Amino acid sequence: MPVSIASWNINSVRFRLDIVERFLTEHAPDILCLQETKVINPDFPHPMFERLGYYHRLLNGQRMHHGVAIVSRLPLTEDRRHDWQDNGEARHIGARLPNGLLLENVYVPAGGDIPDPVINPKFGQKLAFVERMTRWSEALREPTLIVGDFNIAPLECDVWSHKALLDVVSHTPIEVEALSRLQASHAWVDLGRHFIPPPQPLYTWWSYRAQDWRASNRGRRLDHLWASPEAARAATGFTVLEDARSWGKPSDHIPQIVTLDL
DNA sequence: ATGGCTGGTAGAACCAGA
Repeated sequence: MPVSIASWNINSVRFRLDIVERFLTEHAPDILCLQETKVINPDFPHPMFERLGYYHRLLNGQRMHHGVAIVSRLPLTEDRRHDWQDNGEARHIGARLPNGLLLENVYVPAGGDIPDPVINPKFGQKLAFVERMTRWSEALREPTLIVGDFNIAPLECDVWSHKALLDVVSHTPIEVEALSRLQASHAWVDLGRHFIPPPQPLYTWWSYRAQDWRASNRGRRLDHLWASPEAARAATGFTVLEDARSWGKPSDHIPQIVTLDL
């Protein structure tokens, strides 16, 4: 049975409810994983999701910042949360799908401005977060999908300029190496690059600061959908919805969808 | 020309994002 799973850093689910509805109406994924919902659980905007048939929702929100959610047309079990930063922030929620597949939705910390854990503790927390994910990933024994905003663009063709971004948090060698250890720890398949291989440029985030994001095209691929090897063999399609960057009141990230025949 | 913008929250010459 085919299942489609989307991931989107929405930068406030309440402020962008209209474009979430547009996305669900036009693309109808079975499951949508949201990051940066920026809402406490009691204030989550349930009615629109209910109206569109996304009856199953798992929330891990907090005041002001961060926050993740999984909304689904398929039943979800095993509401699980990891605190991979060990500081109480709402950055993960996991579920099991009816076919047994595990789905992990993660929002890796951005890491601040300076790529030095001594001067900038946020950068150290980001690296520690990815290291804790790696310990979890090593022990994992079930087919799993891990999706979300990883806040790391690993490949040269994942950024508009490899040279210009080498010292910019999100593309520094120390982060890329940490992410590559995570990937190796479970032989994760990077589905974006499985379907759109290097050296083709592929971005999922463009800054709000450019006056014309498409013309300047200074993007980065910060958002990822990874599958464990057995789940990756079931992947049949992948969509990167660039146009959503131009929708009304856009997020600075765009949604991606993977289809699996499980 | 990578910080020029953005949302949430307070009521800031704020914080965080990346």
